[in-house]
Amino acid sequence: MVEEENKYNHQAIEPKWQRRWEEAGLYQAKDNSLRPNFYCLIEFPYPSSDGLHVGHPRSYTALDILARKKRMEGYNVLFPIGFDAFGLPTENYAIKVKKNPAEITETNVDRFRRQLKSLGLSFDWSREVITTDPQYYKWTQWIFLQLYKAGLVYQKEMPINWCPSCKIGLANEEVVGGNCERCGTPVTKKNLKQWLFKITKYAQRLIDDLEKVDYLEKIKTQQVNWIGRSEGALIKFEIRNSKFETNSKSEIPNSKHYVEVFTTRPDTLFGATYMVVSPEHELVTDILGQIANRREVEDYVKKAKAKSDLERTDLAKEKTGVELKGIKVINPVNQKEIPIWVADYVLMGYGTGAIMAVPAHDKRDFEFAKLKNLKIICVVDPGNTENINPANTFKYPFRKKIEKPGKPVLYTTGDVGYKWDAEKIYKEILNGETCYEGNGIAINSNQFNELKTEEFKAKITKWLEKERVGKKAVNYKLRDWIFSRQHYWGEPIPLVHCEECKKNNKPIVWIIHGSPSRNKSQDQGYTGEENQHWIPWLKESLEAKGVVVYNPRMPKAWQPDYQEWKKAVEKLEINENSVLIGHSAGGAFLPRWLGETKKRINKLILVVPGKVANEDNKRLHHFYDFKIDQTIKERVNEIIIFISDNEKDYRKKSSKIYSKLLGGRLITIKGTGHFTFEDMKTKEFPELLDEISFLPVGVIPVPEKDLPVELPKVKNYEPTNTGESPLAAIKDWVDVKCPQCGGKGKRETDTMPNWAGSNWYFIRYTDPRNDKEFASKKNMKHWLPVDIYNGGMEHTTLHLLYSRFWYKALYDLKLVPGPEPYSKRISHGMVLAEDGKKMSKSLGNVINPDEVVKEYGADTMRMYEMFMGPFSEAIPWDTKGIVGVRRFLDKICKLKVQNLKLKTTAQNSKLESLLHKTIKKVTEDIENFRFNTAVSTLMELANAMEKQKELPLTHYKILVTLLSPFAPHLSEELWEKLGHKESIFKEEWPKHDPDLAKESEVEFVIQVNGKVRDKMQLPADISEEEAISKAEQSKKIKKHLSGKQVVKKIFVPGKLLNIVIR
RNA sequence: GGGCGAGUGGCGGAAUUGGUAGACGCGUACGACUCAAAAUCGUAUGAGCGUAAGCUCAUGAGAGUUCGAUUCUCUCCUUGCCCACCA
Repeated sequence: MVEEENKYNHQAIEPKWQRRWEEAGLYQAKDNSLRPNFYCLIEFPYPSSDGLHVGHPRSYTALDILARKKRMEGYNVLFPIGFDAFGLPTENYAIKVKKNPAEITETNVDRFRRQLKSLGLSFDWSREVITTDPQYYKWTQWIFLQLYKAGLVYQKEMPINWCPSCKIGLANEEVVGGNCERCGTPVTKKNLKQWLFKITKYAQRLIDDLEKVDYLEKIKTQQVNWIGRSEGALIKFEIRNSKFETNSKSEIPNSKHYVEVFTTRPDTLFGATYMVVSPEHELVTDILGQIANRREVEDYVKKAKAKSDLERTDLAKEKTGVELKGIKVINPVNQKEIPIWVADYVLMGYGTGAIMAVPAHDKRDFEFAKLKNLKIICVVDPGNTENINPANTFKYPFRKKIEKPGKPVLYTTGDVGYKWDAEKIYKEILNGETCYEGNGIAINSNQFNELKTEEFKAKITKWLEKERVGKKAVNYKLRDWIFSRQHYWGEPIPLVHCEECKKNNKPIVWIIHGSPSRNKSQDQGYTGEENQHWIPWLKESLEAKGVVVYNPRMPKAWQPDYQEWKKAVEKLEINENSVLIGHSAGGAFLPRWLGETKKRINKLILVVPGKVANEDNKRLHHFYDFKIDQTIKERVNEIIIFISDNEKDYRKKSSKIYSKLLGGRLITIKGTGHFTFEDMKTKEFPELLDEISFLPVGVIPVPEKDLPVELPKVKNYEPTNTGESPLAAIKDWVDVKCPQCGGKGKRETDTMPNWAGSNWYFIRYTDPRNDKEFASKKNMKHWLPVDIYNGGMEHTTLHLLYSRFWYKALYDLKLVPGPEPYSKRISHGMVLAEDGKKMSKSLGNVINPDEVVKEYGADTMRMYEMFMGPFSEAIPWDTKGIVGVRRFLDKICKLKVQNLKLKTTAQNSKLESLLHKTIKKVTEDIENFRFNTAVSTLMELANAMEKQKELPLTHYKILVTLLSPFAPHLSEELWEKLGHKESIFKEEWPKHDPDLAKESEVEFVIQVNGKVRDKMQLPADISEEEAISKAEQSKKIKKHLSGKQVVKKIFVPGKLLNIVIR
């Protein structure tokens, strides 16, 4: 039995404490506590049928250690857990074994729960959420509807991966090397209507707000790069039909007589020798009748469209393309005619889908120009040969690198044996024989010659704007988020399609402006001449999109009268999808009118709203006593108020009042006064246009009271052979009464991606059982934002970005307390298999955590996973290495049995000092996620204690306390054995004494010319003079100094002395 | 091809406002205990030369800055992750 005492008997101890902790509710967070809060979050797991992976406990233990320490430091800690259970693997498994995914999920979650509990993690299980629970996804659907009503969701035809043999749509991960994962058939594309989220609208804020949060730098850069902001210019190239020698608009259908390109290098405009449009570009179809080689082009486009993205990428080496013969475009800067090509190396998804090709200064254009024998004009002189970096140049067709040890790196071209020679390359660049992508000095650019690249960019952008052929523009790589999934096992999208409502739901915009016309006789709905106001521009832009626009002339513009104005709008068409814009007095009129008439509309946009006329007071300037019916908030999906920053104060004030009373979003435009009577220079108002959007026509949200829209229980989960979701086949479920008109409606059958549930689960944790709201304002305010969030790097660009996006959108709707969900984000490294590869069933290298726990115990497993290496890096598993930490835990037990003769006090300054240094180091290491060194520090302390003949009880207790977050079961057991009635986790975290933690003596190093020649024990605070004199006494040093001249001495206090000799 | 990381003994790793390279652990060797083994404990353990004191070389490669570089700069190599003809 004594033997037993010596060792950590984990099989007896661990389950016992897990039970006791649960019974005591030791880890439950309090929603109303006077202690400071700490919200500590891990990414909730996907309960796969493989069970827990050894990678899970690594990050969970890490945050568990932090959570336990924080509790001991007096924090009220929220450390929740749940399951992200929707998704493809479960669905596919369900199909395979012919079971309901819900059943499978339940089994898997049970297993995960048991496995997680066996690790002794201090989760607050009372707050567990599962995304597949209808009581949870009710709120996922509810949030979707809020964002839908805010105009952030739209529908678009998008290609999906399609297996022509299985006749099903495939997720990206089901496409392996361009082939279907199941049957190996090459995957093609199929166009389907998909729901998309307008994440691009938030692109800038998603970049800017990274300043507000503490994420690992690499996470920030990855997000910034993913969003991919680039500054440049949009430039219009006029189309000319060379056959007819004309540029008249009528030659081109759709009145489109120019092609717009985006470029980050407007300074190379003079070098644009041809243009390329992507095969999907609308120009290609618009202009087909005009071109000479119609059949060839049609053929090419057809082929290019059939290619999957992967193919288009794989074929990158051989560029292809076809010229659009018979038409040309005009380079706006020099009126030169240039040819226009269609080629699939240009993608529709980025920029405008068309580029100006500058072969002298872009590798891809250069390659293409060489292939098709197109003109190359150099417009950037590198300046001098030193600027020529091989990385910035491109020799056609190949560039090989030759490296010999001790020699500079050589570059060769083809088989010629050409050597890297800056002079020669310089000449080639100027002759257009080599492509140069760097910056430099402008040549061949007329009035812009001699300008440096950056200056050129600024100047030409201004010139383009002045000439109305282009403008400064910002472009993002980020694309809108495709939200639809054609699968069963996801949250149903809570929408109903209704044919009847479609008819009554067309997009209508009212523009109501009350200000008087300068010319009183003019019959127009805005002030001033046509070319002096943004309203005509807005009207034209909207009408071009097929929107019905009403811009009535309001009677008595000088003295607006509510009753007369009411009459003026009486007959205008309006519906629930309408956007109403009120400017100035019109902005005051609309809220009152909407209040009285009780109309439902989509959006209300007020542009510097004035004060409304009431019956007693008819002078516009005195209308302070306006009335606003606040109930309109409930009947309008979104309310926006525009104001400019140099508006007069009283207007600013009134705008703010509107914003506050109506709950509207206030947008301030900087710069010129867009809207004032005096300064009507604004002829275009794109910020306003951006805010005008319509709900999809004929698509009705499911009313909140009818949520959740539950997944029907059916026998067959197989995808349909039309590409639709399996739900489409369930007629009883699809057919539903239209919630708006009561007529025949059909449910949306697409489901949400599993990012949906995981986008907001951390909000639900704050109030997981609330059945009135997705979470109460009070609890959200209490806990959010999350103090620390840990997860894998693979989620940086998807989950993390999506959930920041939703949170911001919810913030704009005033539904969450701040603009950012997570204050701090860190990430863990993967646990690899023993062979250094990813663990996978097929490789047979998977480690089962259950077996590790059974053999070595949870505490050992926890300690090992912390000790194996730096937390943020990928580390291979090493079963042999586990015994080291196991021995360490046994040693801790043994210390109690053997050395604890336990004098309660003892004078041992060395141990004392080490103890306090350990407290300091372990505390700091936990805060900074350096768990591996925290563990080794504890080991060092234990090793030192082991050597003591008599170990003071107080010191031993501190060791056990420091150990407790890492090895909670063992520590709790020892704590009880040491006679404590209360849990160790109710103890206070030890604090170090800075004086004791300091070293009094150090091993002082004496160097000669930077090489260590002697070491001596000296006081830590030794002065330079003393150190020098000590050094001079050293025989070893004397030996090295003899016969040499001392040049100087470098003294680093408490560390070393370096004597430099010659 | 682009972006972001990482490269240190036989192995996992430690050490960075530039200051003793290899903490801690694994493994290995020898020893103690044992009839024996396991477990445990002790000693040693980067490489080379040397009986030794000691010296030299070593942090992916090469250069540079510095009294001093694993740490900073440049060029390159290898490797991991994410993305990919991003204009």
